[in-house]
Amino acid sequence: MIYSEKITEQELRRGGYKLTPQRRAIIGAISGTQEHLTPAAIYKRVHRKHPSIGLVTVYRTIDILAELDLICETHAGGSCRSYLMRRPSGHHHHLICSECGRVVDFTDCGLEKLERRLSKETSFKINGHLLEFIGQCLECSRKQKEKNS
Amino acid sequence: MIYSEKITEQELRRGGYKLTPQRRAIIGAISGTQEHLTPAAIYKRVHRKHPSIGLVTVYRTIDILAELDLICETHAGGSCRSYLMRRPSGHHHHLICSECGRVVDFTDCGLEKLERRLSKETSFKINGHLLEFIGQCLECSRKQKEKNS
DNA sequence: CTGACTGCAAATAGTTTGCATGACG
DNA sequence: CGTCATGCAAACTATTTGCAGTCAG
Repeated sequence: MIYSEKITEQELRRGGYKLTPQRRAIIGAISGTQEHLTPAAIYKRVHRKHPSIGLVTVYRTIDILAELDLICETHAGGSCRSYLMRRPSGHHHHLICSECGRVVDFTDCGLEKLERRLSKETSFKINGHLLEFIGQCLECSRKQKEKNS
Repeated sequence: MIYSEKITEQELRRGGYKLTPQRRAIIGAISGTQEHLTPAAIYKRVHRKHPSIGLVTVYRTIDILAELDLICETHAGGSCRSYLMRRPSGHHHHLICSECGRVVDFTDCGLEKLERRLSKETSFKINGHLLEFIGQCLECSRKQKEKNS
């Protein structure tokens, strides 16, 4: 079991939710990959090992995990309901491979200065930002090159 | 007629599409606000003045405008199918008011350095980024203060 | 004129809800 | 044991598609 999986289960209980085998399985499925997964993709993964778990439970569990901030969404990857296990670090952003969906985190976005400037210029009270980079990971850009040659 | 509206209509024709009254109306509706609009919201606006225009046409027109890059999506504002007229400037980002949906553009995000660093560190070939700031505009943050006092 | 465009209705996809049963704590 | 969670089916929302009539160029 990887770090974030254990933490996630603890947090779930701390949030007042029960730790059922279904929820374990769903957390496991999300933790078990570096990719971002849509509800349907999570269901598919969970379903392989536990055919009795329904899509509805996946949706409900996602809602809870999102509410507790234990998963985070990605937007750049096409679907707007794609989720990742939240990494133990706090503020962070994603670098997403458009081919395989793999996600790499990074924390230091250095946007504070820009944020202050924008706030001053526009009189907006800025609460946060959404930042994602999109590209191809080494493996996928290699594969692409082979295909084109 | 505002600048972007005229340009948009020209580009539509340049793209090989016909300029119908329905498309004009839809372009007008999106141009006529600083907010980002969902398909349903666009439909509602269009429908007030032109009750005969159907939701389907709104969807189809959005698809075309998006294909030609004449509108852009926002993500931070809740729905992932919210659109804005594309401003004449090229590369740009949005600062979105979470209360009223108003959008302000800015162009210089200064992310090139971060992009290069990430690319080096992760071996990703980076193609682009998604950046949005979320906050409250002056007007809305004033309103909020009044309510709380 | 003619192919592209529109509106309608129907199909499809994605997500949520109500309810009886089951199981965590 | 009580309550919260699950699975099913059905409801609902959002989006897409097929088709016959219409219109911009």
